Amino acid sequence: MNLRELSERLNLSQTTVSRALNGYPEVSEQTRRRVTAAAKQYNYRPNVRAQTLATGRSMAIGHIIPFSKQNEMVNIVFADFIAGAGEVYAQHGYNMSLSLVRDEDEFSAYRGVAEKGAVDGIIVHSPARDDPRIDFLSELEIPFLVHGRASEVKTPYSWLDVNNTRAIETGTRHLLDLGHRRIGLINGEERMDFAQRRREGYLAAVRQAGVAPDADLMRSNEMSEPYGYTATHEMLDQTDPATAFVASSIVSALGIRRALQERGLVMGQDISVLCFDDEISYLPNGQTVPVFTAIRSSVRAAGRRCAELLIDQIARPDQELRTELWDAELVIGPSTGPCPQKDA
Amino acid sequence: MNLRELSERLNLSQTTVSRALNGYPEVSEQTRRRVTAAAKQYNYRPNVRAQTLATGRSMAIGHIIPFSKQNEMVNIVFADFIAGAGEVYAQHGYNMSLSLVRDEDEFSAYRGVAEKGAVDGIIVHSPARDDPRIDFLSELEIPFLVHGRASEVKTPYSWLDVNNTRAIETGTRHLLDLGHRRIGLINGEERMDFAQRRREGYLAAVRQAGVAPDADLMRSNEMSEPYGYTATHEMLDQTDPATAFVASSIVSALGIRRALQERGLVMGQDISVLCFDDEISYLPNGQTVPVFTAIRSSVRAAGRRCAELLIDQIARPDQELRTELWDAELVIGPSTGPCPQKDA
DNA sequence: TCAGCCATCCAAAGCGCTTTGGAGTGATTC
DNA sequence: GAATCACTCCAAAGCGCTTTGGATGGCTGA
Repeated sequence: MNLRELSERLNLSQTTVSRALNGYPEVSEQTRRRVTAAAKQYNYRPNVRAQTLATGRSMAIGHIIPFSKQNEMVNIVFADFIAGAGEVYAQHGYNMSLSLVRDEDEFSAYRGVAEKGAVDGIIVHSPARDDPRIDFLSELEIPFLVHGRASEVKTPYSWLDVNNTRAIETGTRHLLDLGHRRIGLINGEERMDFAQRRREGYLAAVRQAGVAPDADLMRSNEMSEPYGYTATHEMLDQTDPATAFVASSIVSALGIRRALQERGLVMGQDISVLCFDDEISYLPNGQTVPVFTAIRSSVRAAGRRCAELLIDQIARPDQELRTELWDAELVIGPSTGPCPQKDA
Repeated sequence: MNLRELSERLNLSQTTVSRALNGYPEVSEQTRRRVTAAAKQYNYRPNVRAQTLATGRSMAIGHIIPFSKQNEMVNIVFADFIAGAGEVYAQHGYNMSLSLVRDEDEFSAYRGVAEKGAVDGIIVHSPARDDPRIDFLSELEIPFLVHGRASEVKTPYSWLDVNNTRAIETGTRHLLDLGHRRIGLINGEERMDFAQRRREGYLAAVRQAGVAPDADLMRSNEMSEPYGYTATHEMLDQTDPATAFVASSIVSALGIRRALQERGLVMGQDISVLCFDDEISYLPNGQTVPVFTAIRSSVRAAGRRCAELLIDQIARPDQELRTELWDAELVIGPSTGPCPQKDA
């Protein structure tokens, strides 16, 4: 059943039927009722493809995810972001279009998806410090919003980010205040902007406390559980071992915990652990009481907000670009405590 | 730049240009080269919306995810499935269209998405035992494939599933062989088919060993970390406590580990833990050596295969329905060991 | 030389919807 | 009684592509 058939059965024009169904005022209440009733009866659904062609809007938001063997972007954190964004899309009648593309194809994918109307807007994930995608999308003149920032990109663009520098600075200072001087940083991949910023926050806090940064105490990698595990062992095997850790993700913090357990060390007593907590739904940081001392900011909420901002940008393209900087919150849990005295 | 403009510049008809670009034989090599060169020069991209309307194919696969407060489907395991499926979609030029819909809207969402051509096929996630979506989609006559099965649905349909019953039966038997008699089951939500089957596998093994099932040793819930944690404490606080656990997910197994650690119990000595391992990329079960004894089957590989099967089904709709049953593999790790003697 | 035949190319008809620019009808106003 | 107006409705023109059913012209073979 398509519009033509429906209008024929109703002895009305396609115009009127279309208007009746789309809530235009140029149609009497009576006919509107007749039309909606018939649409329901014959189970009429407008063809989405035709609709998008006619309106010029596709009612879809694109997420383009690069994938390769080394670098996995469809991860736990991403899933929660997607869930948040998806909720908002649903409320506004949008769909989410995910395309995984090989690294080398990413640009042509943006072209393909963006330039000719498969989507109305794009969300850019995990920007690098000097991410070329941003300039590229700007030139395509499609609405887009970056989750995170790219510090070295000069073109203005819309973004939503957590104040990563301040977050990790606060967390690190908390450990310094507890007397720790050998603090291991188990960071994400530092080609990502957020990881760079976190590193800066760590360094700022450490330096401010008069501690010389030690390259042996800083790791950068994909934030998996085994990574946290291995890094912990390594940093505890050093001649001047770490007494505390700052982890960029709760996932690697789980690895830290495993390593400590293996060594018979008690978290919060022998070794302190602090992590960034994205409030992942399946891996909450405890229920009522936190398990890890953490700096937390919900990535799901970020997903929701990004979706809102982008949808607004699509609706009102003449407005200014949207930017939002969120502060993360420090939550004290039992995983951190005073630095044990060396000669005790 | 659209097709008309491009053809005008070339002094060719739209037909010829279209055919040249789409590789049809009715066009000379010379003009084809001219056309492709011009397309590149003017940066021409066909409008996807128009293309899909004209061809009737949307080159997209739909994933409809119900969401509600209680029941979270965009989870870690799902993310890995998506990643696998997405890879295959990319190879075949398909896109993935995710829609999160409120539980109560799910059917109308299927209608909306499926009936009028927004997608060429659908993947159904986490089917319940008697899942109404399957009959519903069958009537819509759109290609679809179920990841998992719905035991009580009689209509034939395509699916790919892991042999959950056998997997958990094998795992439970392994624990029984080690002398365990009080085995706690930390299962997923049993309205899901896979969880039901796993329960059956557990019960079969236990009964076969002459052990009476105990309702106090069986839990069913969303497979989060705190759930595993809480369930473990509860089952260890019973008068006749568990000596071993079977967990439906590595995520809840992490919660078990945390609870055991808190109690000063050593995994694999005092208490044995076995879990189902979906081989989630960020939460691998160890690196070279497994951490948990596990029954494992890659959900990412399942995603890839589901995508392949569905794409094939779309391409050759006259073929039989596709079904595939995978066996999971038992991997022995240090988390299981002989049941400690009661009176030792 | 001419019919027949490829090899190329084209005009035009969709695909199913939205939207522009009226047209018709009674009711209202002066 | 003519002019105006509000209210309904409609025909037809897109949106940008694919695809059907020719048209054209050069070339072959008898």
